[in-house]
Amino acid sequence: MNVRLMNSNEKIAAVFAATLKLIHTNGFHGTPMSKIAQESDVAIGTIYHYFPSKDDLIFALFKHCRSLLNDYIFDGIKEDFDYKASFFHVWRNFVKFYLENETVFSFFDQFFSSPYHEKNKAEIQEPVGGQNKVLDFLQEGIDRKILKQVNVHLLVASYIGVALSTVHSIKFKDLQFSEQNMGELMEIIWDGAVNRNKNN
Amino acid sequence: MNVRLMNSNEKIAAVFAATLKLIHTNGFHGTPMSKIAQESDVAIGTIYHYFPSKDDLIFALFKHCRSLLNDYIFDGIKEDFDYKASFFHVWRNFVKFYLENETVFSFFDQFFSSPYHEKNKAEIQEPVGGQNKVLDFLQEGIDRKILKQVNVHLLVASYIGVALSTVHSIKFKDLQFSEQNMGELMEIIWDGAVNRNKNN
DNA sequence: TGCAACCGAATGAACGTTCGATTGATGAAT
DNA sequence: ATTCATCAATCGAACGTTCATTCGGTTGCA
Repeated sequence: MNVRLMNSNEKIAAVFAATLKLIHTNGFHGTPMSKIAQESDVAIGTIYHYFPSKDDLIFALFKHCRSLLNDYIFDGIKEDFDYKASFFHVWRNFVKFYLENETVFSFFDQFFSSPYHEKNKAEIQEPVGGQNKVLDFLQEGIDRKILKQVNVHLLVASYIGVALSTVHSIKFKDLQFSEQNMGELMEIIWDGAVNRNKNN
Repeated sequence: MNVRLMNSNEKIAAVFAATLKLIHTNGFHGTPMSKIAQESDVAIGTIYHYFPSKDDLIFALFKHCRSLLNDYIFDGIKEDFDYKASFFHVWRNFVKFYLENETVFSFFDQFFSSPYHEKNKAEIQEPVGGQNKVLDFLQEGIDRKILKQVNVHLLVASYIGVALSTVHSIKFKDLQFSEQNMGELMEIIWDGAVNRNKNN
């Protein structure tokens, strides 16, 4: 009937976009396949052609968003950055990514807090989006004696934890994304993470 | 028919307990009223006698858990604690509470990441369970020049954010709840929060 | 006797998924 | 160059299930 307006990739992209949008506004709950089909202009049957089940769709969407995040946060690091500059750069990108992609933030937030996530844990491998590269990066800081000589997971928890709660605070209007606030937050994290027995 | 085995309070408590347990294992999704009735041994009709809708039940449960948390984290502060000792004590209690009440942690996690939370934001007032008292406590540290002279919300984000991601890491086996780890985490947070222009 | 507490089968809406039919691109056969 | 066969891509009405909620009736205290 219709001239084909989208190719397969565009259809999948439309489904992803619609799912993110709906989950952001209505939650995991209020996002039935029927509404995804409606919002994306892709027939239900077609969605099931690409994704065997709703769970498969959610899972594929998760992987898609994770690679978006991974690509984003380590982008733009200059060769001449010292460790501290990179430390700031990555953290800032992390916050920026979530602020620029609110729907992805909502999705991750709900995905990781649902028992869903635990069931597919084996397949996910990376605990939280982008954390493995972050983990390696922080481990490097430990090895170079720049950061505190502790279990790297303690530093990951601080680094990521503050970023996530910062995004939450901004989202819920307790905080503004301003240069001053970000600068002060970076100081808080850096002062906490840095090895105080060394000069830096 | 049955001799009454529970009074009203016990029934409500049983419903709360069942709901927490089910949400913890099956998520918001897989927790229908029918299963709550089954698990709690309270008839569906009776649940609806006390809570007009499922949303009302969830909301009441949230308020209940929030006051549990509030009562817990500031408990046991001795008069002779200095600010730093209290800072550690409250943070530690925060983590301990969530570790001892895994179902509550799961519930809060899902509650706050669902758009549910946003819809009832006005009624909730306190942004995250127990944060207002935490906020006041951190503000006190700022006023006394012990903590960095910044917007208190930056410190709240750090304090709470690290605690939450720590619990997550422990829950997902990346981290152990050991004295050493908690001590090192406290050092990270304290070094980050403290006013470096003063002695402490 | 009155009324709140209690019960669970019944209801209707909403959901995930299926399936038989249709379309359009590709390439082999004529 | 045209026909035809094939098959992946597409579609959405229909199906069976599950859910939140209702309601008419029962129980037991005051």
